[in-house]
Amino acid sequence: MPRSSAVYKESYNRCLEAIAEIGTGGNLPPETEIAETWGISRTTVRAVLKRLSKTGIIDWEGRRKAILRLPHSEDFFTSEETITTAEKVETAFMELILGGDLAPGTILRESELARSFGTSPSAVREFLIRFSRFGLIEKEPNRHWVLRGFTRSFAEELFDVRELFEQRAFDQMLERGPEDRTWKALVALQAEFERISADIENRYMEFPRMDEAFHKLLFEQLQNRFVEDFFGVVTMVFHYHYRWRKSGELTRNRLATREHLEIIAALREGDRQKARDAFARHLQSARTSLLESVHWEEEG
Amino acid sequence: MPRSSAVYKESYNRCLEAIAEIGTGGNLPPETEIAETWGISRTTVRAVLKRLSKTGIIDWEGRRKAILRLPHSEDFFTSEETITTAEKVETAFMELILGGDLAPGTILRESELARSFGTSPSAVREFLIRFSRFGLIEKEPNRHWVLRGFTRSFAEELFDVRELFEQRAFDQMLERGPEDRTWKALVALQAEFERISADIENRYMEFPRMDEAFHKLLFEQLQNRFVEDFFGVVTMVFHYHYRWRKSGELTRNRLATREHLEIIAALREGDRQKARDAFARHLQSARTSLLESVHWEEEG
DNA sequence: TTTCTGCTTTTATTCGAGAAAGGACATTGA
DNA sequence: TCAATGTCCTTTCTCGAATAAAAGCAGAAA
Repeated sequence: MPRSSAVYKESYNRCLEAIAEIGTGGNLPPETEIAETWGISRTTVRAVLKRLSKTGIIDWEGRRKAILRLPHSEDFFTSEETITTAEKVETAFMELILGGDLAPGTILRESELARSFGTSPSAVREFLIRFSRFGLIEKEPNRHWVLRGFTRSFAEELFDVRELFEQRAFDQMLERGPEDRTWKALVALQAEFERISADIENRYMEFPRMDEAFHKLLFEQLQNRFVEDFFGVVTMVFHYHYRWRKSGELTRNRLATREHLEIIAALREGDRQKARDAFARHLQSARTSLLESVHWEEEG
Repeated sequence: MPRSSAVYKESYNRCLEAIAEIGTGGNLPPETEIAETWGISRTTVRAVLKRLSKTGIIDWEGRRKAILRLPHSEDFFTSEETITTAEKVETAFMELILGGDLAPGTILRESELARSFGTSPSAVREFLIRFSRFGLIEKEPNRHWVLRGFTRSFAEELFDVRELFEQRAFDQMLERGPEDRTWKALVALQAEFERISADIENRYMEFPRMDEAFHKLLFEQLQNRFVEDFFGVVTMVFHYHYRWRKSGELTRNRLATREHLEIIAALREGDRQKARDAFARHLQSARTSLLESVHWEEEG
């Protein structure tokens, strides 16, 4: 089997949506424009148009791409069909290590994973090389991979670096004062946090997204590719954290939302010491929360 | 072509050396022991023994592995034969981007690189995925890789993070006092630095190795896998730095050697403030030195 | 019994092939 | 005249195959 034609199928779906917007009797824009809009090649656009023509949704000849009928739900490719092999491997692997309750030291075999994911060994191999960046797995050359695991030391090391970066970013922002881009951006998040806070019982699930936005701003403050890279690791881990620790979620998110609002309030008042303290408190409670979710104590 | 049998050839060479040590009339240890000593499998050991037997170097039957003659230089595999494809790709790629004087934004094609390296596209692909960790290249999905390049901003961002980590490590060490493992280890490097310093005109080439050892100790102080990972990036860059900036090398290394000795002297005296100042000065001059070696100003 | 060996099975590394997606260029038509 | 199309070639993504290397198991030797 060759590559999955996910780009083609995804583009086809998007095109169907565009057609629904334009409506019957309308005309699709030039190939070049479609390609540019979605960041794909004209080759793929033409493949999509060909199929649209064959299924009788458009009448395509030369520059004429007249819409004959609106698409119905059966015309669309399913979401399973529009994912690439690489995405499939990633999803399957994350499911495995996040839900699998695997002990640190567990041996991961490329061939075994490939069989269970229903992909080729090479696809798994490439994914593992990419994923090794996160420090959760290690390769024994000419042998297998070993899961280092989401252990206490992993969480602590992660948080130590995170704190170092964020603290530095926060201080830099405070030094630059209220005209700083990040300062303003953080303050601008107030409304969203308040909306969540006001109806926390129903909207606590919206917090993780906001938390990520808040901290992303800080990581970007330093304008450093290594810092931003590291934010990718943090994001991955917190995604896991939020996803697998459902008990007490409301309480935790309520606390964290309040902490964010306190930081923002201090910034609005222009009280730097207060802001610094509030931020330090927030990092501390985030650390505690993360460490509580660790279920493996020691490295394998 | 399958895998390169580099392990086999490398092991064969090592076995020849061991045979020369033992001498004619001696006997090689059990397969298990040989395998364990070099961290390879018994399968490979047996392949090596088979060849040793066929070339008449040993008489092998069951447990008897009697040495018949000493190996001569023609018996050894050449160093070209004992490297894996992965190593070959790595070397070739580093040569290209370090010596190639490529502008930031240069497009790197897997197939093109594969042709010029004489390996398969997959080998190149895997290497690039691994190498992308260093922040010097980026992938445009379904397209090519783009060289971000060794630019001023790359060097500055690298050094900012390095400084953050090393400064923290140094402070932690100072807090813990003269009994700290790193403190003692740094002081222990004095003799080596003095030996270089005493004959700097002839031994300045030995400095990079010592510099790396010095800073490695600091990076390890924090006992953090993310920090240690980052040290890998720093090492790679400084390897480049030392390798391609030959002019003024003596002057730079003389200065840096002196700086290291100043830090160590302050530690021996137990004067923390002096040590902190000396260390800050050293980082500053290292930064200047690195930035001077950047030949590309802007990102592409 | 405990090593160590001989043989067999499984896994990792590397390559090459085939289809999808990208890109270049000549040609068409408003 | 120039944007848009038709055509063709190149590159990437994914798989499968072949051999090196690892790993397991039964039996022989000490």
